[in-house]
Formats: sequence, C-alpha cells, structure tokens
Amino acid sequence: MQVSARGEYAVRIAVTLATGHPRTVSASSLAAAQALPRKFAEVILGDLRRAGLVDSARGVEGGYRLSRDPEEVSVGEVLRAVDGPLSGVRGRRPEETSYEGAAVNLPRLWVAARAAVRSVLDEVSLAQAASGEFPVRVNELTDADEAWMPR
Amino acid sequence: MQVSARGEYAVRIAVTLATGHPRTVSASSLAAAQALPRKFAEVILGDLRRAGLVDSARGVEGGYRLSRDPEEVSVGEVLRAVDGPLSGVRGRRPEETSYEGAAVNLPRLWVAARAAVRSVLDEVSLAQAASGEFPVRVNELTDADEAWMPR
DNA sequence: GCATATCCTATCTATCAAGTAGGATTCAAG
DNA sequence: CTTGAATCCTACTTGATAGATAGGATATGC
Repeated sequence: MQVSARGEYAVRIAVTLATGHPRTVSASSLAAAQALPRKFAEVILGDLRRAGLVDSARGVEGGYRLSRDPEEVSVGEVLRAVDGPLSGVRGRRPEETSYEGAAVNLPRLWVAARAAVRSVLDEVSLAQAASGEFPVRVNELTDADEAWMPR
Repeated sequence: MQVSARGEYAVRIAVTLATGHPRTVSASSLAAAQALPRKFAEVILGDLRRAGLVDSARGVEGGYRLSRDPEEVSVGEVLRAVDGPLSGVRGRRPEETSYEGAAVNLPRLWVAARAAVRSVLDEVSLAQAASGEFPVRVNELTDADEAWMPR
C-alpha cells in the first residue's frame, strides 16, 4: 500500500478543502496551508477536477471547492483520482490474476488484501479524516500498539 | 497496495516451494513450474535467501528450500523480503508521517490502512496460500461479491 | 483594463522496475 | 579428477514513471 507523493498531497489538499467547505480556496492558499509546491498542487487539483471531486472557478475570487459535502467523499476516491486503482498486482487488478499449479489460490488472497485496504480508505470520509473521528472499525485497527510498530 | 512483479513472482515461488517442502528444488524447476524468466527467478531467490527465508545448496542436486515450515512463513514476509515494507506514504513509514493544519489526523489513517493490509498478508501462511484454506477473517473479506468488483 | 486565478502544453531529471548476460564458484557422482 | 548441473556475483540495458518546473493562454470580477 504505497501512497505516492501525489496521493499524499491530494489527500492533504482534500482535507484542507473539507475544513473550509463550502468556501472556495485558491491553489496558492492550499499549497501554502500544507507547504506543498504550488505548481504541483495545481496539477493535482486538475486531476481532482477531472475526476469530478472538486469544482473550480477562474479569475479573481476563483479557486477550488469540493463538489460534494465532505461527509460524502471518501479518502479512497481522492487517492484513486490521482493514482488510479488502490490495489494492483503486477499492473493488473487482483480479480484479473490467474495462476497455474501451487499458486492457483493467490487471486483470492489479492482480492482479500484489496478488500482490507478498501475497508479503511473507502470507509473514511474527508470530514472524518479532518476531525479525526474515524469509524469504530478503523479505530480498532489503530488501538493495538503493534499497529504503530515498523516491521 | 501495489504488488510488483518481483513481489508476485516471489510469492508464487514461495508457494511452490511450500508444496514441495522440504525437498530442495532448482531455480529452473521453479521458473518452469510458474512460467517465470529463469534468471529473474534466480535474482528473487537470492533476495529470499539473504532474508533468511530459504536455504540454498550449490552443485548438482542443489537448489532451494524453505528454511522454516510453510505454516510458519507468512506471505507478508515474502513480500517484504523482495520489495521492502508493505506500506509507505511518500517513501516514509506511516507512523513517521506528520502534518500541520487540517491534515493532523492523517498519520492515524495511514497506520490503520497498514494494519488492514497486515491483517491479511501477515496472517496468511505459505501453507494456507498453497491450500487455499485461509483464516476465517480473510475468507470473510472475499465473501462479499463487492470484493471482486473493480472500482 | 488590470490583477488574480485557473488551465494547458511542454520539458526536465533522476530513479527504478524488469529483465538480460556472462561467467566464476561449488559440489556430487562416476 | 573431470564433467555436468547448479548457485552466485557483477554488470548492464531499456523503458517507464515520479516528481516536479516553466511559461504563457484564458477567464473573471471590480
């Protein structure tokens, strides 16, 4: 589950938009608020716009805002908008994999891993990500000390 | 959760070794059994050896075998051996991230996502991956039709 | 018409994934 | 004590991609 710089930036931008919702905010403000390169932030906002997650307005008083309420947009959607599918195996989707011999059962494993990722990223809204009030199932995952340890 | 070609190959190789355990198998046999490039398989087996997951023997009658029983090796360990940490955000570990402003709660989200991935990949052994008899929690994830749908 | 935005196209650079090549080394068996 | 089969080591190629940056065209409100 590697999140790219684009993905991380996109989520930070989206969460910032969520807290200011429904005000429109310029790319420079967003970049400044999260200490990101402005031009790169513009590129990312373009992705979010093309994915229909944000609306934009040009000119003075222009900027970006979420096209839906922050409660209705998941972190997963934001990540997909900039980085494509959350999960993949060798460039294919988990359910598209297929193997011979001892590996025949692996597709089920890949699908399970994807489902696990989705159970977090698709179940947390931008509003929740901003407030820190995550769903119970998600909190349970971070409760164990082990979850905070590297491996 | 992108699994690279190396990662996929490594798991296929490991599962193949698991079914033949404890016999030693040559790189060419493994490559042939899973239809992988032989030389690339050698490279991957070198990673697995350096990680201590397989033992190797040179010469005629040489080859590779799991250094532990297939029940005692998780798929996650295999993936880490060839691709490094399972989860990362912009090249850092989830618990090492830190943000200002609206994004302050994101580290908990990244940690939750990692925990979710671990709950599958670290809980499935090579023996289970080979037999298809996954833990209950993992089967529950693949039971829903939704789990098999792209997004 | 001017300041402030978004938006578009192009470019750059470094890194990495995926795989290949060739040969040195080891070992068992005959 | 040679031969064949295997691991092991170093190096290389090739293409794609991430992570930006540059410059300007276009729209908008006052």
